[in-house]
Amino acid sequence: MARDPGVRREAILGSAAALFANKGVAATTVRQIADEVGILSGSLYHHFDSKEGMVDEIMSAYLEDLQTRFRHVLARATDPRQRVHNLVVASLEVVEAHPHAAEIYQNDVNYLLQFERFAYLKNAGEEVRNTWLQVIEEGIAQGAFRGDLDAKILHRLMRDAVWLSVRWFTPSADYTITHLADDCTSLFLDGLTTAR
Amino acid sequence: MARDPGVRREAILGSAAALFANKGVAATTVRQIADEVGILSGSLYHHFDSKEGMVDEIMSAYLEDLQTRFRHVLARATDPRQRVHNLVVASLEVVEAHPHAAEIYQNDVNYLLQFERFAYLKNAGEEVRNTWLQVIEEGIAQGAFRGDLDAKILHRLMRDAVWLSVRWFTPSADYTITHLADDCTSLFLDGLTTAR
DNA sequence: GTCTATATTGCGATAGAC
DNA sequence: GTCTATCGCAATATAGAC
Repeated sequence: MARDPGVRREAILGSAAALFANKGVAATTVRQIADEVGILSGSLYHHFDSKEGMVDEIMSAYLEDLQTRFRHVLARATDPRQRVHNLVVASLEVVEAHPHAAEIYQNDVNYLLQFERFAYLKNAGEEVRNTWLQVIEEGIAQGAFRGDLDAKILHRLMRDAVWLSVRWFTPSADYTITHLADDCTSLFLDGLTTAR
Repeated sequence: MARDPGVRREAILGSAAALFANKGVAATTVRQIADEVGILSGSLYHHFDSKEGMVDEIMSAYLEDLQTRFRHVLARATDPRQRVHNLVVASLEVVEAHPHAAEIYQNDVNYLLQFERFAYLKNAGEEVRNTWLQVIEEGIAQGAFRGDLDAKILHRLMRDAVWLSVRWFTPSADYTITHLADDCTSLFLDGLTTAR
């Protein structure tokens, strides 16, 4: 604890997160995690109470970051277009900061929600939803966004499109997450069509 | 076999698909499937060679239907806007016809791709991708779609948004999959903004 | 076609030496 | 903090009676 606060813990969590994301939580064994780290499976239980304990830490950190960023977006008042863009940017940034956790959430929410321990995943999902809804409905109310499309539908389409970028997007030097964010916002707000 | 060609098989596959979709393939046990059907787990092996055998049948039927529909869309030549719409409709229809399989694919592709048996999932994914790409690039080439957005990015955003509707959309009398398809197409092509 | 019964393997987790 | 060793259990799958 003195000079090595939790380096080993972090290493374990990193390996575990990668395995959980790639193979699924249920299909990943504690022995595989231990192998990756270079220790024996029993030794993991000095650091964590259980496999689910590892998942818990990974997901908690992810969701706290996510919620913080989403609250900041709501707190900053600007025009509707900019607010949608800020939500897109916040989503992409948190996914970039926690890529494994984001993928675990995408793949394994249903599975994890079977454990009472992970009930908080539901709350986080609802907060994300409410944030999107608020931004969209505000835009409609102000006349900036079309009123003929249901906000609940719109929120799902945009949210999922952005979220799932974790499965395919890897930033490069000439196409960064800023570029992707701009393109997402532009597609959602302006559409694909040229002439009108 | 005479008058009961495969009713029981179908019942088993139905229960299995629902469980796989809700809890994940790896986390679903053959005992749970057997319980659901009202037989003992050993009896399942009279109908299927293994748990993966069941997944295989579920996913094969889904992907064949999907590929057939996507090929039909490509075969029918119309304007780019209509073609994008047709892809959206085809996606939503196949998801409606195989809701469990669609969800299994979303949640468990990575897991399933670990088995050689499921290598065909990769091919199907690529065919879907290529179909979207062809339609989008055609639209750009014809000047109907904006050329400043990369087709590969666009395809992913639209495809994932439509695909993931399987997680939240349940058709009702006054909001059917036709309505959802219209709204998807309208959002993607016209955008959310009112004034320009 | 389903049952009983069980083989076999691999899992999560623990106890205690070092 | 990691190892050795292992417990207890649940998983997939099989064999053979009915």
